[in-house]
This record gives sequence, structure tokens and C-alpha cells, in this order.
Amino acid sequence: MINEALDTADARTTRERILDAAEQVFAEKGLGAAPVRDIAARVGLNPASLYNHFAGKEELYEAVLDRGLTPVLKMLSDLLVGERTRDDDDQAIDQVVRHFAQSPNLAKLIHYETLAGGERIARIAGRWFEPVYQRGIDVLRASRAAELWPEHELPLLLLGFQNLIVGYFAMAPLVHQVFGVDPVSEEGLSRQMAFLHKVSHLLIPPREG
Amino acid sequence: MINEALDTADARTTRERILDAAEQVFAEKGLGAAPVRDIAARVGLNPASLYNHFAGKEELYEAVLDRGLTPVLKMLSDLLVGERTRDDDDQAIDQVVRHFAQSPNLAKLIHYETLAGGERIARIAGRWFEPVYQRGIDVLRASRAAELWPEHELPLLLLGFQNLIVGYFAMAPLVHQVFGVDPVSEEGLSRQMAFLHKVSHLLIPPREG
Amino acid sequence: MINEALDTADARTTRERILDAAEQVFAEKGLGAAPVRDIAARVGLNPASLYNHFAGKEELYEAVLDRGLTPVLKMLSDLLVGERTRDDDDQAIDQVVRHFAQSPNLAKLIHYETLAGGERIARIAGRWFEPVYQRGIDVLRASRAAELWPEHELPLLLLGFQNLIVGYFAMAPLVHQVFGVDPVSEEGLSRQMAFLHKVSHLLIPPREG
Amino acid sequence: MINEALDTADARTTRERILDAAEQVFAEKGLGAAPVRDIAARVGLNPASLYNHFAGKEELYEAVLDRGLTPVLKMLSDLLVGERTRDDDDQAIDQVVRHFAQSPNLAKLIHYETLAGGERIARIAGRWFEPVYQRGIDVLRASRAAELWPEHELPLLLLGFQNLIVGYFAMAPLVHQVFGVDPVSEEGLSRQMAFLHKVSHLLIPPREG
DNA sequence: GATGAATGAGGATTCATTCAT
DNA sequence: AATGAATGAATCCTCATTCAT
Repeated sequence: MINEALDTADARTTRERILDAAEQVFAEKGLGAAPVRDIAARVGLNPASLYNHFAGKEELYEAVLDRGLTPVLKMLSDLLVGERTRDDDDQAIDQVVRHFAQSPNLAKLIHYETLAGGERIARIAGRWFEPVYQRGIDVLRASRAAELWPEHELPLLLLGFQNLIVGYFAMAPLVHQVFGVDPVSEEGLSRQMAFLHKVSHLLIPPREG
Repeated sequence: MINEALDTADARTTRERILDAAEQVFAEKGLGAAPVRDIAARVGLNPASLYNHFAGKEELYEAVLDRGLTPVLKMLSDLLVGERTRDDDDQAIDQVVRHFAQSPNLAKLIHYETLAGGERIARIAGRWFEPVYQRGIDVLRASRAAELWPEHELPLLLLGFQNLIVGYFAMAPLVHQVFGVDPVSEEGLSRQMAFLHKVSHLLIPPREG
Repeated sequence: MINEALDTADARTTRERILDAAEQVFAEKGLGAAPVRDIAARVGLNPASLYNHFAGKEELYEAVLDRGLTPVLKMLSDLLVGERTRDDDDQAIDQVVRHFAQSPNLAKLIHYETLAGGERIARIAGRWFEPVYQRGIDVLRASRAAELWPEHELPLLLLGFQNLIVGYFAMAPLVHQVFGVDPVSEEGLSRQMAFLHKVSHLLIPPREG
Repeated sequence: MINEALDTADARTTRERILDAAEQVFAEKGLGAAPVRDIAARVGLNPASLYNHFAGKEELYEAVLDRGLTPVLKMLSDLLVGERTRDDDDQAIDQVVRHFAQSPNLAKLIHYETLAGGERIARIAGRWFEPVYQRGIDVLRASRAAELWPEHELPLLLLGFQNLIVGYFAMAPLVHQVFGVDPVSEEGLSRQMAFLHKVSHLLIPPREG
């Protein structure tokens, strides 16, 4: 058991270990301020060795972004389907929140990238990105949200939820500092999930009370 | 008239012109990735000259942050007072939104700084920061929000509003790209303000229906 | 037939294919600026594999030089013998010119090496080099050149011919660019050979008118 | 007097001292194999300082090439004019030879550059290059060379002289090694000039016998 | 106050080479 | 004999900063 975990950890390819380290460093400092050397050091590798696995810093960054984004977009794509009950929505929120909690770098990567212009995110997420947004809007339109929110406000509503969910994690240090609760602790997460449920019920009144 | 504008522009202190340029560059790339040279170039100055006005990059950055944060915090401090009607709240939202719209770098500066750990923001905003948060919570507590939101959720509610308001501007490029409307155009702003009013009414039911 | 050619090409030893590729790359960029990786890539080989065939870049370079120089020196050695008629000289010139035309890298290798100091050429060609020069001078001395050229000018005359012949190929790109004729095309070669015949007749008046 | 010389030397701008050092290093190793660091070291400067004077290695190289080529091309342009006597030609040869002797790096720079493809030489020398070649051919055509050399051989004749003159200096180390005389010593130069006079008289029979 | 020049530290990346497989 | 991965040394260049002018 333990062995299996260790073996798995040890067996992680160097490529994967580089991606892990890079994800951390990029999430901490952003692409432009992240020294390749720091990434290499975190893997216990000579900087030159990175170039046996990735063509350059930029490519490494894009690989990190790709690896991080694909599962979220996939998850969202899977979640946003069919008839939805109030419980479905709550569970979807929980799932997304837990995903970000378990990939603590992801929210920061997204924020950094968006601040930088988001050109890469658009290119990399490419086919995924806009469909997911579109799907989200479709779901809102089909929900009782449509009673409260006119068509042209649906994008703002969607973006609002994104900011609420991702922002919570991207701003984790500030949250921690100001509110005194570790945002990714079980306690912090529970509170945030309950909070988001409440918000979603208020903004999108569920069909059956 | 035109002359006056030009004169004013020309007459701006070098120090102020540096701060302006620095604000732009820091907002675009973040402290770590922003070359001092870029700032100097934008002022039409030799990099060395910056050191006649600021002790170093770090100090310049803090001056930028200070100059940008002080008015918002002051504004918030002024807004969050006394008895509040629904109109007061809407006007407060409008005022804050318009402030961020007119200081388009501010939201990005805040996001970058928060991502970096927010240590400087805490130190610089120092005496201002937590009081404003505290005041915000007090206001919420005194409002009808208290009926819907238990004490321990008020911080999340406040943070939520921050994410909604600041995030909208920080993610401007993404917003523009995905929704096709310039987020700081009059049209974009009007929509966002109306949207925020609605959200605030739903989340914090105003006292007089 | 075609098969035979292909087979021959395929059957060339890896060592030979490396030498071919190295010759090209060294001729293009010179030893100092030629990346081992480029050579390997041209053979379709991993750079590490080169070290199964040559001890290092330097040794590879010397092997290339050796392989290229030996035949020319041998040829010159064979050509510069015995009684010589005007036709012998012309044919010698033709043979040398055609050799350089068929080994288009050779002239460049020699030039690069000479520019670099020629220490390796001296070491590698070793026993060959000076004897050939000496033989050339002997031939000139025995020819009617001796009537026009005093002993101490014979080396200059010999070096002059070398510069005329090798320089034509080493400067091929410039020649092509300025004169608009491909220097190694049949037309270019014919002209150059005729030109060299004329020069040799004028500088070294042939014995029998 | 002595002071004046020293002052002049000391007063040489840093830019000029960099150009001098770069010229040497580039002549020794060629652009691709010449480390910027070597150039800086020869000026007694930190490598980073070079970038206060030149945008990069490439630009520095082009400046070196430009500075070296302009005077030769100018000289040739001035020499190749009007009616020419045998003495004019001899003096022209002497002048060119002496110029190369005094700029001992120039011939090597030209050879390296030509080997590398000569694209820069074409671009830099730009308006100068081809006109000078054309002028050279015109002069040959107007001389008694025309009696011996048909139009289409004139370019080869011109290129031949270039190879004889420039090659002598570019191959200086080899010349020294093989013939035992320092090619740029007064003795070496005298011999080479006398040799070239003779060659020119034989290949281009002077008008007055 | 402004600048050109200088610099040490650090930036990403390339290079020739080694070694286990 | 071939290769993927690793590496120390170098490569070109950028950066923030200093200082004399």
C-alpha cells in the first residue's frame, strides 16, 4: 500500500516531476518572473536537463497550463449536462471547488495567465474554452435563472461565478491573512461550499423550492 | 482648453509621470517581470534618472501601490457609513465600479499583488486595510444581510463582492474576448453595474423591499 | 543500376556517413562554430552516437580534414613529376579543378583551417604538405618559369596558383552572386579552367611556344 | 609629441576600442566562434558593457565589417579611374597591398565572411560592392587586357587579382609557415608587391611595352 | 535632475561530452 | 552500435543599480 504510493511517486517520469515543479513555480511567480533554475532545483536537476524534456521555458509553461486546464474543462463539460436539480448544482459546485482545492496551483495559474492577457489560455484551451462557456450559458438559460436574468446578463452571471470560485483560491493568501482561516482546510472549504450553495440558490432560484 | 489639458499633462511632476508609467508596466507584467527600463522608456527617461526620484524598483512599486490603493480605501471608508438605503448601496457600487474603470491598472495591480502573497499590500495598506474589511463586515451585519447570513459567512460574502467587482476588471481581456463587449466601455460598465445591483439585492435583501 | 547507387549509399558505413555530414557542416561554419548536434542530425543520429565512432569533435574534424586532404596531396604528388609539356600542365590544372569541383567542401575546409592558423593542417598533412610544396617549386624551377621568376619568387608564384585555384571555390557564393554564373556548373568550370590555362601560359611560358 | 600620440590612443572612444578588439577577435575566429567575452576582455571591459555601445554581437560584427570595408572600397573606387599607365597600376597595387598590410585583420574578415555566405558583406557594402566590381571590369576592358581577355573572362581576371591580393594576407600564417618569411614584414611586402607587378604586366600587357 | 557608461548577478539556452541502458 | 537523460561549462544577453559628469 504505502509501497505502492511510494513506488508510484518514484516512478513518476522526470517529465512529470518537471511539470509538477514548474506548476508550483509558475503559480507562485507567474511565467515572466519564474526562473527556470528554480524549477530545475525543485526537481533536483541541472537547468540544462530541462531542455531534454521541453523545448524551452515557454513550451514547459504551456504544457503545465494544458495539463492543468484539461481536467477542469473536461469536468465542467461533463457537469453541465441535461436536466438539473438543485442538488445537481450543489454537487457540481462542490466538485469544482474540491478540484481547485486539490490543485492549489491551478487557480493562480489561471489568474496569472488572465492578467498577462490570456492569449495562451485561449490558444491552448482552444477548442475547449468557448464551448464550455457556451454550455454554461445554455445551462443558465434553461434553468430558472432565465426568469430573473435576461439573456444579455447571463454571461456576467457566469463570469461572476467564475470569479467567486476561482478568486477564492487565487486569493488564498489574502483570505487566510484577513479571515484567519486556511482557505483550503476542510473547514475553509466547507464554509466556502455552503456559501456558494446559498449564493447559487439566491441568484438562481431552484425550480422546486 | 486644449492647452490647459496639455499644460497640465506637461506640468505633471516627473515623479508623477514615473508613477503613471510604472503603474502601467507593473499592471501589465507584475513586479517581478517588469523591467525598470520599460518604465523609464515610457517616461522618455534614462533608467538611471528614476533613481533620482525613487530609491529603487521596490520602493517605486510600493509608491505605485500606495497611490493606487489609498483612494479606494478612502472611498470605501467613506461609503461604508451610517444608515444605508438600497439606493445608497447601489450608488456605492456604482462609485466603486467607476473608480476601477477610471484606474484600469488598479484591479490588475491588486490581483498581481495578491497572487504574489499580498505581503506588501498588507504592509502598505497597513492601517487602512483591515479596518476597511472590518467596516464592511460591520455594515453587512447591520444590514438585512444579517437575516440571511450568519456571522461566520459575512467575510465570505464580503470577499465575494470583492471578487465580483475587482475580478471583472482584472480579467478584462478575457471578458472582452469571451463576451465580445469592451468591459470598460460605457455599455460594458452599465451592464456590470446593473448586474451588481441585482446581485446585491438578491444576496442582501434591502430593508424596504 | 539505380538500385546499385542506392545500395551503395545505404551501405556506406556509418563512419563514412558521419564524415560526409561533418565535412558539410565544418565547411559551412568552420570547426569552432559547427555544432556536433548539426552533424548528428544530418546523419539522422543521436549526437551521443557519434562518440561510438570518433573520440570527439576535434578528432572527427581531423578525420574529415585528413580524408579530404589526402587525395589532393596524392594527386598533386602524382601530377608533379617528370618532364612536363604544356598539355601536361593544362591537364594537371583541369584535374585539380575538377577535383575541387567534385569535393565542394574541400576548398572551404582548407580556407577555414588556414584562417584558424593552419596548425592542424600542418600536423595532419604532416609529411605530405611541405614535400608537395617543395615538389611544386622544383617543378617550377625546372620549367621555363625559371627564366622569368627568380628563385625567391617561386614560392609566391606557387602560392598564387593555390589562391587562384582554391579561392575560386572557397569564394563560390560571392562568385555566384557577383558574376551570376554558378561556379561549379559545367559552364563555370570550363571558363575557369580555360582562364587558368591562359594564366599559366602567360606566367610560365611553355617550352615549345 | 609622444604625449600627443598617447593622448590620442587614450582618447580613442570606448566604442572605437571595442571595434578594434572585436575586429581582432572576429578576424581570428570568425563571427560564429568568437565569444563576446573575449572581445570585452581585450578592451578590459565587462561583457555587459559592450551592450551599452552595440545592440548585440551581430550589430558589433557588422559595424566592424563596415568600418573595415568602407575605406578599401573607397580606395578602390578612387584608384580605378581615368587613363592608366603601367606605373598607375603598379602604384594602385602597392597602395592596396599596403592597406591590407596595415589592416591585418581585414583580409581575414573578408575571407571568413565570404565563407559564411557573404550575405552580410553584400548587405553592408551594399551600394559600394558591385559598383567597384563593375568599375574594375570597366578598367580592365579599357586597358590592353581587352586584347588578351574576352569580355566574359574579365570577371575571372578581376576575381583572380582579388584572390592573389587578399589571399596572400588571409593565408598569412600558412605563408609564414611554409616560406619562412613574415608576410607583413617589409621584406615580405616588397617581394609580394614586386611579384604582383610582374603578374599584372604579364597578364595585362601595359600599353607602352 | 539627467545621462552615458560601467558592472555583478542572474536570465534562458546551447554545447560537447558522459553514461546507463 | 544507438539512445535518452544528465551535466558543467559556456554562450549571448538582460537587469537593477551605481557613479562621474
